[in-house]
Amino acid sequence: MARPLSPKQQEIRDREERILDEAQTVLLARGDGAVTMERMAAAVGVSKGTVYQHFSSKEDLLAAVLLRSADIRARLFERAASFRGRSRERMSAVGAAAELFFALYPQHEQAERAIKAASISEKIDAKRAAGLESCTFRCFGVATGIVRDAIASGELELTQDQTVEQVCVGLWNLYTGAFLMRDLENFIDEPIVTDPMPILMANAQVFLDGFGWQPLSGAHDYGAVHQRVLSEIFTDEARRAGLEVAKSAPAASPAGAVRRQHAD
Amino acid sequence: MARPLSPKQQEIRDREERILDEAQTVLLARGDGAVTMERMAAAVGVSKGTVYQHFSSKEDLLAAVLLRSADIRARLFERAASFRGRSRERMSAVGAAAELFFALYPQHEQAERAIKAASISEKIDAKRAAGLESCTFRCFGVATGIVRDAIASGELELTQDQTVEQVCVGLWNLYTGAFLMRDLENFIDEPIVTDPMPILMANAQVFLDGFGWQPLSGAHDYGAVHQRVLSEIFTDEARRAGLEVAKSAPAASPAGAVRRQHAD
DNA sequence: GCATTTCCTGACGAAGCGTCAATAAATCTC
DNA sequence: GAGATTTATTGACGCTTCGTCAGGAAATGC
Repeated sequence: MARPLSPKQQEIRDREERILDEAQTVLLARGDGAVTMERMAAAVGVSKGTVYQHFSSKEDLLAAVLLRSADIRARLFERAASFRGRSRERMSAVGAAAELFFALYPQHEQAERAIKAASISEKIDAKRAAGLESCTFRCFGVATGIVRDAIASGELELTQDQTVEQVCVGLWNLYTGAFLMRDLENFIDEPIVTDPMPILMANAQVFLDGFGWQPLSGAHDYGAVHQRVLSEIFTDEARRAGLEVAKSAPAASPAGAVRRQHAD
Repeated sequence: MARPLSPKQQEIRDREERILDEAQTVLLARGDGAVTMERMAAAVGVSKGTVYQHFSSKEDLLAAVLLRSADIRARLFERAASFRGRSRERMSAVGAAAELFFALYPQHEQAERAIKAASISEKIDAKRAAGLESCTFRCFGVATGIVRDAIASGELELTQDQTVEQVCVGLWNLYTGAFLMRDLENFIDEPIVTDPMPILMANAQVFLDGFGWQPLSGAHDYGAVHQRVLSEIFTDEARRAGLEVAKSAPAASPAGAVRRQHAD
């Protein structure tokens, strides 16, 4: 594994990362139209031809940006699932992971849209395409696993015409729909919702209530679970995302306390 | 209203429609990369410059395609809301409208993605942009109206921290997420779901159950409502969409039409 | 230190967007 | 209905970007 990796090879690797960083930044700041191969080349101090040695096309470059964040998302989901608790708490932990991802990688959806809009998937390296697919499967795998655990433990009972996948697809749709909504807001003057995330979190709980997944949200403080997940599992990410990680002290503290003390 | 409209003006109008038709077709068949101004011009037998008299940019053209279907969607929603019945049945009627739109205008999401990916909204005619916004508001207006009716009639009680908008945003997210999922399926070999629509319909009911919107889906046959809406309100559209419209004979229900006969 | 392989460059062709001066057509005016 | 005026149409042009490739530079192997 620890192959020597000559200086040159190292340089090439680093450069690829730098190209991806730059693409990600530009993508977010100025849209995918501003991500040109020339610009990327200039940004890392090489010529255009060299960029094409890393990525076979612009779509491929964007796919690589996407893959990086898709992998991170899958990891976040996997870590979330390791939360110790009841099945529905674990699913809520995945929701928290989704929230973090939503906050930390705002360019993800943008990249996805850019690729899917333009592309003919032939322009994307097969390995990368497969990697992307696999990331989605990992996310779904985490979710279906939790649902199955829930059924096994008796905390969730599906009716005859409901499936494990249905639960996951519903959550996924809610989530991607909210992701989409945030982006579209940039285009309208009077957004319908200014902050889709808290609504998404609430709606996900409503949805799970609809399946009768125990304990129902009326009987359990999933907000507190969410806070615990952020502070216990995603300490670092939550800080980076600027999300409030309330000290274990649960309710109380209206208004003022929501602002972080600048102590830490 | 019935302005004379000279032959020339009529011709120009017709041409605009024909350009939109062509753009829609090409968009769906070969992606937005294949929608070029030259091609559109050639398709209707004029030169490129003339196309630019109709649409100020390629994005503007795509926005026009989008606006056409967005308006149709808003109309479908509005018609759906006129369904006579209980509040939740009316919301289900809107769901049926969404299903129809989903089936009849598959290019809608594609166009939306293409525009939002590329654009700097400055490239779109202000009137068109406003029109698009208004279509979304009309759809939301229909939905929030029904939710308010539900609350007024006591069939829906929201908790203190739930809002009318939250319900609508949730349904909208589910819906757009499913729309998105269908498109992404084209890019992966082993789609997670092959037919997102029935799942969406089921999940929307689960979601509404989560709010406790009466009557709950376990106590009422919303599948039958759906069928009635299709046959009574959307006869024509349902036929065009190739959806099964069960004959009005309600109880008969051959095969899969109504599953939960025994339950209620 | 030379041979071989691997990497890098930037000019180039192709394609698309959007413009505009020149031209053609439609409409208006008497 | 002929000339004047307005409106519509054209297609070549400038510009940008993609992706390629022959030739030169640098790294690696021996």
